[in-house]
Amino acid sequence: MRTIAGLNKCMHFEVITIRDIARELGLSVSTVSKALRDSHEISSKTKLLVQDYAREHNYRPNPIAQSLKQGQSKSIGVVVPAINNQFFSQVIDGIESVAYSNGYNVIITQTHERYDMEVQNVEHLVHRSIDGLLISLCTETQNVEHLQKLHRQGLPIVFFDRVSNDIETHKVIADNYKGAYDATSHLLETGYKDIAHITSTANASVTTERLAGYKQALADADVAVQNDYIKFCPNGTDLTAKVETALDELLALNTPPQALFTAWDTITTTVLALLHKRGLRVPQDIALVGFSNTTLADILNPSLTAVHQPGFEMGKTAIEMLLALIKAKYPIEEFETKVLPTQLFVRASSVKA
Amino acid sequence: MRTIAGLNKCMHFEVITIRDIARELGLSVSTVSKALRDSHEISSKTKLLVQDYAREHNYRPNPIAQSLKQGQSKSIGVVVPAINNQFFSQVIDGIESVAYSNGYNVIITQTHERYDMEVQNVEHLVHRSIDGLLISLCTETQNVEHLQKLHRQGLPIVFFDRVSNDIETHKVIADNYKGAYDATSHLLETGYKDIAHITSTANASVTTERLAGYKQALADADVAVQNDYIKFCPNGTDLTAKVETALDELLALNTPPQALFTAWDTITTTVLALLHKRGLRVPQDIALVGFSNTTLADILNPSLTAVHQPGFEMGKTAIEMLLALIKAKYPIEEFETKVLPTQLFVRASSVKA
DNA sequence: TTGTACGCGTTATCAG
DNA sequence: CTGATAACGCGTACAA
Repeated sequence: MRTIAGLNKCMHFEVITIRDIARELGLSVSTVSKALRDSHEISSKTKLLVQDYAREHNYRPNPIAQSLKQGQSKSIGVVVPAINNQFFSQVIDGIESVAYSNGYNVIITQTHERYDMEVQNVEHLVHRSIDGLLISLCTETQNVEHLQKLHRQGLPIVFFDRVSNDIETHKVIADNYKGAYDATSHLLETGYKDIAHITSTANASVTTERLAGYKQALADADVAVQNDYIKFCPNGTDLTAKVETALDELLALNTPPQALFTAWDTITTTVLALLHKRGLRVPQDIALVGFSNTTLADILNPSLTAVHQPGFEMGKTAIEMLLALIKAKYPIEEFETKVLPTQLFVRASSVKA
Repeated sequence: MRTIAGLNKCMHFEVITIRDIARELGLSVSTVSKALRDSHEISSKTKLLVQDYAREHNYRPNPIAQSLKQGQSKSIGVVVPAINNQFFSQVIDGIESVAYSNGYNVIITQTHERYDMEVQNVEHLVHRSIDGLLISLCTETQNVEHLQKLHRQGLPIVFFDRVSNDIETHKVIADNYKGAYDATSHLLETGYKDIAHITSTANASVTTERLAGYKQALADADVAVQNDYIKFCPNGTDLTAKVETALDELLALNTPPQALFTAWDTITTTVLALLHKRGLRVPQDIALVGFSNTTLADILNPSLTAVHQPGFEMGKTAIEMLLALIKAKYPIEEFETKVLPTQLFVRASSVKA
């Protein structure tokens, strides 16, 4: 009889250990342990006896003791920029779905797009002895030393969405290049040529790939890339202000863009809100296609043609890869980067007026 | 030298235990342990020796071993309806801020407004031996037996926002009554009399309190309460459809409301989106005041007068209460329900056209 | 001031 | 088939 963590020591409570069962049934601890684990070297009647007793008194093996013994915590750490972001929420849902069914615990932390928070969170998680790490880098992150050290030490790490090229491990990303290519092509096909590109920080894998897709689509349509049509608005607390400035600058150009391609979820939402605030209608006044997983933005502007990232799928894939790494006894030599397809939801109303 | 959880067993890695230090320094384990804990019964030079060595080799006490020894996991469970909800995100931020600085870990789980998920999550968390539980009930929850059992057993529980009257423990809520009263009064003072009330499930503490505030405000202004102005749209996956129906019904009334008071964050957002979709302008076509912590809704419709709940504060308060419960050795007799003030953000444009 | 011995709850090994 | 023993890493009476 023990007092489990979190249960007031002073209260009598039937939290029983394997020892209690042994004593009560006149068996040895190891016999009980084996019986509970359904070992072949235990007679079926003893098993039944033990298992029945355990069920009666709803015995629960102490996970902490198990962890100590087995050298693993059965919990994995997740680091995301922000949980109040539909995309990351979806990823987390995906992670949870697989984790729980595999007996794993998920510890979620947020960086709020701050590098120092990222370092601190990773530190904290590792200190808490997680079995593996799932991480999407924050926009501020320039180098990944804090992760390289751990990776060299053998901590299983899987990157998702915002990945690093400086660490060789499993990664899951969306097909950013194609997503951006499709979005831009759609605008071009609809008849727009002056298409601005609003994106986040320049030094993110996601940005690079989407920018490339945008440029290639223009090139394939023989439209010249105009550098003053490309605006970088790094995610963060002051995103709205940055986007506002970007819009001002774009609209003040000699040939202001007739269409916008917003390359990040948060930016799409912000742009949508700001256009609405300024009384600019989409697509009558200005066309808009953007990456977005935000249902609200969707409901809000049924004319938004959106590039949708497979959040749930990404979460599932990421943790599946991680669990594979964890189960692998020897260091993996070959790492994989899975690319999941994006989906372009075209709305009729995004056709040129 | 041990291989820590999550680090590949096969890789040599300098994760050292208290034992390694002892061996290396020619001391006993307990001396090292005491030295690290800065015990007074250890000479300062030995302490320094040990502590230096520990720092050099960046020794980390194994939290799992500590947990097992001390009978507490230093982690607390959080159950929320959904993390992709600005309000709950803010609460979580508040929780994290206090938890981390107190050496506690936070395990977040979501119910997605489903009762069975709530039961399962709580089960899972307790099984993971958390030291305490922070929970906001989901809309489906009618009875709280799953929590009562644990509470009787002495598990420290603190409710926030969506609380239960059937369990005596610490609780933190917003001043729902006053928030609703203020919102309704604002509309009345602005000149509206026909004010509809769209809210979530009837059997939630939050709903009851806000409904009471709404009714009292009407009563104080000598306006009769009209039951067909009150619509219940329980949160869930099909919320949008329910709200759509509610709006249809309201607008089809003989005297359709000129103003709406939406009593839940999600409902405010949904209504806003649906009005926008229907081309109804706020407040020119219909006035709207609602509970909302959603920045997007805010940016999106600068004319939205919103009742803001103190999410961050609520999270902080909740976990502070929980930590107090955890630290208390003996069962608490007196429980407290903290009520945090809401704030009404009035926008000039919400004045009657 | 330092070291020894034990216990937390579980599992694995080996002996009976 | 069952049971004793050791071990996971740490902390703490108690003994030296």
